[in-house]
Amino acid sequence: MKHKNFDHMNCSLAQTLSVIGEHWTLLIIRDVFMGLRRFSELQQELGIAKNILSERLKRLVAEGILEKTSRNSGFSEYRLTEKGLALQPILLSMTHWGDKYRANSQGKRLVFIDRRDNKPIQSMAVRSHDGRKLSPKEVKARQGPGYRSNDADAPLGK
Amino acid sequence: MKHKNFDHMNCSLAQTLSVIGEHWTLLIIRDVFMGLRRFSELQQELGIAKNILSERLKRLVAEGILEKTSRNSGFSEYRLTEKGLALQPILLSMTHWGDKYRANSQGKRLVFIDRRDNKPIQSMAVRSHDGRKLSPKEVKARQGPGYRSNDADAPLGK
DNA sequence: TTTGATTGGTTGCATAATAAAACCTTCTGG
DNA sequence: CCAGAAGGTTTTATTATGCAACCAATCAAA
Repeated sequence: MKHKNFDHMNCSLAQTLSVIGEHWTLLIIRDVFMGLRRFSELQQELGIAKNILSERLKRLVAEGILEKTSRNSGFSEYRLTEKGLALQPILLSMTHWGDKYRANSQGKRLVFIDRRDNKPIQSMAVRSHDGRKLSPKEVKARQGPGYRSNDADAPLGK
Repeated sequence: MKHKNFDHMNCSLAQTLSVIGEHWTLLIIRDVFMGLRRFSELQQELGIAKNILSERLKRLVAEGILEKTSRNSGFSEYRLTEKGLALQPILLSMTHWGDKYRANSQGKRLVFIDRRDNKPIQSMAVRSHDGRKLSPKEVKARQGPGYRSNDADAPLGK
């Protein structure tokens, strides 16, 4: 009766969820995106139990999403790797959905802007090869070369 | 010692997670996107326990993400509402991340294509107001009007 | 340099969430 | 009318999470 995990599923979404799908994980990553770096900052900001935070950080470091740097004779810090930074579209898609369907009555809680010109970014959208925005039903899935393979001999096994 | 939820957090990401962040939920939604509609189809495809599937479906219907239609004298079906269809950018962002960082050695498991011309869609990207792709560090967050409000008198309370 | 507070955890115990199996009530095809 | 499938619910066992207590190493101030 082990708690099932999604590692064995040959599905990119399931693979992603098995890395960042645990309770608290995405909120931790969000806070690191927002500039928090230290254990105590994360713990206080989120109100998470310390043992759980400790577990999550270990996992994220092991997965290569965060790196832990015990800086020049100081406390340890956690920073996003390139792999972690690449989660940004996921965070922004989720934030935009929450903005729309679980809105704060006063307006947006955060606005994401381009550093270059300080203008808000576009909301995340699905786009065709030539840049048109696509509505959900205009998209369909086709099997790719990895569809039937369980990938038993891939680097990570299964 | 209740299991903490994220409902009280004034954060659009946390709000989204409190709806779709539970174990299994996004995989169920993915399967409905892929065309599965019935309880037994979902249960067999996912290998999920029936009681858990039952709970998740109830929650998703209550949240307005799925609708349950007991069709003309037949079995019940679950379909995505507009609110559920709007989750597509989240699913695709996560799928693209999994494709890249937890790849199948044989290639992509699924390719998403535009029905209109059968060409693959673009991978999900953050874009500036005028359509340039932005890298993670080119984006920053600014407080919006809902930033400080706990939204105590919003329709859903808290 | 001694003291006291803060940091970054770990450990042990109580409760909540999940998994598995058994069971139950429709519905449906023959 | 009967057998089986659909769509669940209930019961029980195991994980995961939450909380509090504890602890060693670091830092800040006196």
